[in-house]
Amino acid sequence: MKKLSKSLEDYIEAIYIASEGKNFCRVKDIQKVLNVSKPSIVNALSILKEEGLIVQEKYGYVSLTKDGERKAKNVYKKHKIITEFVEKIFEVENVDAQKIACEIEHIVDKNIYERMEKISKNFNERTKIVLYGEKDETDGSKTR
Amino acid sequence: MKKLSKSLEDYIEAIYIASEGKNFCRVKDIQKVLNVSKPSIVNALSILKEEGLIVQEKYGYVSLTKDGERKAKNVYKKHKIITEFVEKIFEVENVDAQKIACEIEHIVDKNIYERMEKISKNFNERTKIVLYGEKDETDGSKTR
DNA sequence: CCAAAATGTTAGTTTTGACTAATAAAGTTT
DNA sequence: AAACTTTATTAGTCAAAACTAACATTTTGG
Repeated sequence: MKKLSKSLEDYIEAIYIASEGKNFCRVKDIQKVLNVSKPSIVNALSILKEEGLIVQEKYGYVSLTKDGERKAKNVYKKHKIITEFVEKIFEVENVDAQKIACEIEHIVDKNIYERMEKISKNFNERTKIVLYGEKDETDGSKTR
Repeated sequence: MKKLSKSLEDYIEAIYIASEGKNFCRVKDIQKVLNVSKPSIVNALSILKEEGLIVQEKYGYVSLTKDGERKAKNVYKKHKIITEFVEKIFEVENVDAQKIACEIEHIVDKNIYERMEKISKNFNERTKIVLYGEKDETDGSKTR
């Protein structure tokens, strides 16, 4: 139940993504998702094994344990929520929002990303107008 | 003109804060702002000296050069903008917003924090209502 | 003015997370 | 099944950023 480091969170998230559809993946699949060398991955895997978050036989497939999957889903969910929030609120490309989400996902707590989720859900054209203070016919008030 | 690491950005920002009012500060003042050991600070200072961002004589005062002050102000400005944004948008205490800002300030680019600034400027009660999708009398539309 | 307190520096470690080069195992092809 | 290709691992390095303990300098108070 120990808290993972940022980098290990990235790895477990990558394993989850690389396993999409199946319930296992290979080191090289992880490599495609993250952009790091294989030895770096092997090293991270050894820690995740110790923590009981993945299983892997030597030269074999990597798969998440129950615990590992729970953590991975958690991180991944945050990632998606943050990406959507950043995309909508700041009007940036998905690729850029992804990059920002990758970093922020290790920082914000539950309260914050649940609020991001709510905001994203309610987001529409008018939100944008209100946010950036452009003229809004439905309202008489001014920001002064 | 080299890009500083996150940690060095924190140090230079701390120097700026610790020098408030004066144009110099001491190692122990920096220590009050950041929460790190003196040797860590000394080490960071040695790098900032190499980069020409501060000057300090042995056992003497630390002060920012023109370049250093420019960078420091930049980081500090980002910090303030992000803090305000987080406080308002997510309705969190200033202390918590500060913590988040400390981390995000090293991540987001100019485009993003300028947008944060705009949003903060325009922020009012109605923004909050629109953001979180509560009932808004002035509007007939629904988020579906 | 000199001893104690406050402040700053040096030296040496530690941890984390990355890398390259070399090696080993597994899989594929003919 | 031997040779070749792909994939994974090991071993050894490196850099950033922190720490503690020991030492050096400056400041201050009796």
